[in-house]
Amino acid sequence: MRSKSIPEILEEIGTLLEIKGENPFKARAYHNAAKIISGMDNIEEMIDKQKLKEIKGIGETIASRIEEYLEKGKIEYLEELKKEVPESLLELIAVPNLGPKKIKVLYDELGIRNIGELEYACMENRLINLPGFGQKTQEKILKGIEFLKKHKGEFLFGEVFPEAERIKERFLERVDDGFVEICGSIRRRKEVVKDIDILVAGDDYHSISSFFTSLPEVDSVMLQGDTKTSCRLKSGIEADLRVVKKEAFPYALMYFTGSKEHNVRMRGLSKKRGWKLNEYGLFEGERFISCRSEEEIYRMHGLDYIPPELREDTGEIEASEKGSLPELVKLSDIRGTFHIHTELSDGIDPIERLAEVAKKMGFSYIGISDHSQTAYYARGLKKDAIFKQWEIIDRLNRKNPDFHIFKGIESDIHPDGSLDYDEEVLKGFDFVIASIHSAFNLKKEDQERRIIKALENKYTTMLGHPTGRLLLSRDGYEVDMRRIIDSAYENGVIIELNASPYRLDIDWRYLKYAKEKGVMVSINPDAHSALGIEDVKFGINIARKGWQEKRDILNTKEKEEVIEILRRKREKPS
DNA sequence: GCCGTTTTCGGCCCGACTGTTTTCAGTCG
Repeated sequence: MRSKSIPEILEEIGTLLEIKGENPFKARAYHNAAKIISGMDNIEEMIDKQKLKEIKGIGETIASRIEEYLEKGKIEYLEELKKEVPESLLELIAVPNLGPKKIKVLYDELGIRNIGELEYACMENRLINLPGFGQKTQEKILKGIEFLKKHKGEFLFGEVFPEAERIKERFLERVDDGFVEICGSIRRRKEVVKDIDILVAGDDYHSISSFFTSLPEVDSVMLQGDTKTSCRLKSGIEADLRVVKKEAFPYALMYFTGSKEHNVRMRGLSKKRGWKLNEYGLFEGERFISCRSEEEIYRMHGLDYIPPELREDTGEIEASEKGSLPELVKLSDIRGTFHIHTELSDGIDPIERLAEVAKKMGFSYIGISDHSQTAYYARGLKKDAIFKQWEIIDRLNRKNPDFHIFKGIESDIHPDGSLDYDEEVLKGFDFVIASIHSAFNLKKEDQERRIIKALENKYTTMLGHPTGRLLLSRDGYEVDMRRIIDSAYENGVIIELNASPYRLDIDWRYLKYAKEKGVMVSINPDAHSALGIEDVKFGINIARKGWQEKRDILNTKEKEEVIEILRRKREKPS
């Protein structure tokens, strides 16, 4: 039985090779293969060695390693490697400022094998006399360990974004509009980010840099060079400022937005044309090729403009070359939303208020879905409460014909895959969101069977938070999400993109597959208050990362069409 | 270890910053 995924195992080999001091390109080949495979959704189908080898970046050797792993659950080469380089050293890579070379020295000279031993050695001052080390390095490493322990280096997008925007606003007080931008993973709208990258164009680097370090959000200055300044903010996240000349801004914007993989591809395209692309410009020999925007840079390379959300090297460059990039869904496309809890279960606002706020946001419908009876921790609704809620909704709908409230429920999926009410109740809803809130740790096959059975239930309209993950705190269920998506397609079930910044679930990495399959997606805030409805905007980010277009999303459709779609689903003979 | 419109060997993205050095290695993005 395999315990780790193929990309994980390849990463492991790559990092161990780095620490061992092997040919760095060999190590990179493993890292690269890991990256390629983790971006593929059909690797299980490719296990035939011939097919594996057809994947660019996977050759004879790595293909046979993967085969061996799938067959025997282990790889002899990795086992041998672990004899030379202890597996536990892998965790040291996570310490900031500590890379493979220093890890090797620490292991060879001091026998340090894990973070605990490293911390202890720092406190005993044992690092300062090692070659290439010193007082400052030791302090940095110790600080890095502390930080790692506190944050594990990752932050929710939803927590970081407002602060990043605030800092951008502050810069706009003294820099021209269009010459300050938040870059990096925030601009790419990743669900979890590691730092805030700020790019500013201007001539007076030193005054811009000291403006940055004196911002009230800044806690301490970590490094200050001639073009780059790094600070730790009071919120705990690191913020990096880069200052470039105005003519370099578009190139720097592209460069610092990343992703790294996307940049590598772009540079490759440049190189093919005999150019060089970096953060300072596009060059033919010494000659600077002037572009005034990212659009122009892409155009110079024969590409359509690639929105930042797509820059993950998951096919966007190829699509751009062919002119087949998706027209990504926008917040303004949204007409309404589902999955909203009321005061009857664990929400805080009454239906009237939720409807009022949604209407103010420009929506023309909402779907109410409180927890079902089994969810006692969330005051799940008993039959009588449901009937009472329906009366309220009917009354509001009669009173306000312009705005429609759909009657729904977020039904627990029992461990056996059944839903929470009998048919009599289920058929009275306009929509049913089926979600897992218990028994997270079933065996993979059982969990899959459970979810698929729920999808086969003719009353199930949507699958709620499909992976079940909580960002930075809980992994998703052990399931093959492709099989779940397949089943959703077969049963005409809509997949929820839960827009809560703590979930952002389904993961955008599966959305492209859902799109290919033709599974409709609904961007739902899982709101527990009127304010929570605004979380839809986080879902839009993720939908865009998952290549979703307006037509792929249920709640971009007008009220009448949604009524029709839900009616058809309910009346579909099973 | 992988790849090939420079194609079976030789290169693999590249620049900034820091700390430990006395000209550069390691790390990061």
